[in-house]
Amino acid sequence: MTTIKLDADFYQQDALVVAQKLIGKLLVRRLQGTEVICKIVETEAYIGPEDKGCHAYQNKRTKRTEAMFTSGGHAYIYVIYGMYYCFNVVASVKDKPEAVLIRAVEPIAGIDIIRENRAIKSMKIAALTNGPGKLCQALNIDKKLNGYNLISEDELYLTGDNTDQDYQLVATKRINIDYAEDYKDKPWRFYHQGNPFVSKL
DNA sequence: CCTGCGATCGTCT
DNA sequence: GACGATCGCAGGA
Repeated sequence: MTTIKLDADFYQQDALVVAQKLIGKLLVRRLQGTEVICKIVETEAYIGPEDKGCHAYQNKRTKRTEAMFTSGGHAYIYVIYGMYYCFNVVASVKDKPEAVLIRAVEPIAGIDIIRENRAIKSMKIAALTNGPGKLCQALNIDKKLNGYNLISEDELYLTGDNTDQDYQLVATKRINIDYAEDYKDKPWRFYHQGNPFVSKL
């Protein structure tokens, strides 16, 4: 298939724009000599200094958040609950910490490899990739890829090839950020309506 | 279908 | 020393 990588112009927009445009785009991960491909069906935007739900609230700059301050088009990957990883796409320009959390994807190609990576009893296919920690496990995404360049490298990247344009985009509040006070109810979570791989309705 | 709970540890204070 | 942008399983309806 033709692979048209998303470029710097795409990533260096506001996280709110990137988060919405990423729905329906393809996430490509090179594993075992083949390309495992998933369609993005759910995202959340986190917006730098103003957002109390963002790790980089008030431009907080630590070893963990450093990747958020790179230019749009890099990966921001962190450990959550001591056991799982979350994969974000950095948006906006250098030194403006904005990112889009990829919360759920739908497997398109290479599902056998995804199954290998996800040892669970459940027979439900949706359980393979319907959550941020799950999709990282499914695609073997971990901290080694923190700061990875999604524009110029080939192990992990995104493409604009859409398998279908025919979906409704829904905006709701973000998941599990009850501590974020007046920012916890901002409608900055986006998903492909009705897609069975979305983590929560 | 839904709710509750324990696991587990890197990161920051 | 405390917490968290989560997950899988058990148990009940």
